[in-house]
Amino acid sequence: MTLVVASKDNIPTTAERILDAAEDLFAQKGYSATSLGDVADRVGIRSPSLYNHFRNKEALYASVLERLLVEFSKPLLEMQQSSELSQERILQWLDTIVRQHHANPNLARLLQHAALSGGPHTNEIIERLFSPMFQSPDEEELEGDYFGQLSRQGLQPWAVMAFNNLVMSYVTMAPMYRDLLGQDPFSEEALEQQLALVNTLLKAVFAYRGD
Amino acid sequence: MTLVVASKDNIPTTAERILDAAEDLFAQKGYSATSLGDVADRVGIRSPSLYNHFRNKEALYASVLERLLVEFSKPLLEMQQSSELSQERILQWLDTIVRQHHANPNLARLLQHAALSGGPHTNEIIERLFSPMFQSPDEEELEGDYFGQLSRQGLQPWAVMAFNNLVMSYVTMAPMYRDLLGQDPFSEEALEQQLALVNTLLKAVFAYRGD
DNA sequence: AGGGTATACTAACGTCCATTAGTTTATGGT
DNA sequence: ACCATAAACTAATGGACGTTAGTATACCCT
Repeated sequence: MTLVVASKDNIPTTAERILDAAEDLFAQKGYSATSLGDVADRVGIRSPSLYNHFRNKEALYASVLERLLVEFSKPLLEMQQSSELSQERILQWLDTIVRQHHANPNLARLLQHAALSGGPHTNEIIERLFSPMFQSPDEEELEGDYFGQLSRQGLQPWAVMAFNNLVMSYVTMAPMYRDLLGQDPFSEEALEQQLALVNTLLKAVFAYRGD
Repeated sequence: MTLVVASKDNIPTTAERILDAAEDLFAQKGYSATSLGDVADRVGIRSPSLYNHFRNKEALYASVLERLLVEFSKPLLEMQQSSELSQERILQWLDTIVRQHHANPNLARLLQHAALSGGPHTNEIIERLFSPMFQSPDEEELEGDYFGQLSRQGLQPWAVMAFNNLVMSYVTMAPMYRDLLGQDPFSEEALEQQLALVNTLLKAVFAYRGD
């Protein structure tokens, strides 16, 4: 796996510009529908020049993935080690991932492509993104009553998945939102409404008792 | 658009077998990553023979889409005309689409591909699947208090989208469920749990008042 | 100044793909 | 029996794609 170090001045290296272009294209069209010619065109070079920076198409894809996984894992890991699990923490976690995916929709899109079509790195993405969520920081049990009625039904992991999917499908389904709500899904107002929605939803689940 | 009539005896025509194969492949890999050779292989014929049944690749795709949209619109339209809008009706609607997408995950997968990558028929899918949900049957207003606190925040359409995404992302993210929950997402038990989850979630939203 | 490294380029390859043309084969109606 | 139609096949074409080889140019270190 090629490791691309971030250039500390604000002028990006060619490798970074390739990663940027490839990330957008892989996220939009998926692995096989993205051609190296497309990537090269965006960067402004010829496709064989890509091989000066990445061994081949698959290595480029792996690098794109690696950069995204690092970017997305960082704040969640920090949050996980900072304090005890609680309903406030879960609300905060939800707020964080909504903002993260809003700021960069590409990881959600890439993961969605991988989940739909398979591909060699699918399991790795799933493991690195989601298994941290299914174990508490210091080996404690996570079978508390955090999700109210849902926990009592044994649906706590299902609820975690559901809220994740809610957040990710917002960005993977963005064109639908644009069409049906008549609003840019990546505007600031839309972010606020999405935050209000998931927040209210989660609080409703916390508050709900009995059938 | 080629119209393929269902053969009433239980032996499917070649055109139907092509549609079946193409539906699976388009749903899994998306439009451009699916090759006519793949489709033909599944049917057990050579790819040029496909042209005896469909004008070209795009027409085949359009036919696949048409069949799915008809199949999925039918029960929802019936339900929409049968009775007044109410919270029970919404619960029933949710139950229906969960079962529908569980029985045939391909529409959700195709729509997800379309939403991610664009493509000529994306808007049509969105319109035909979702705009019926944003208007009541007989020109009534849909601004009632069906979603409790969420309606009061002006998030009613957002809530409709959210529950839809919840259902569809369950099937588009099925491999994730398999990995993290260690369970076949298309088994009967999984269906029951998914039904229980969305049901509880919706009831929680109905019941939730105030912040 | 000179030589090495990094990085761009053009040319070319083999493969796969959608599509067309032309041919064969079986079936069903007159 | 005959012929038309449907539906399969093989062969071929033109384009796109990933990848390799070989070459040119600019920068850095001594």
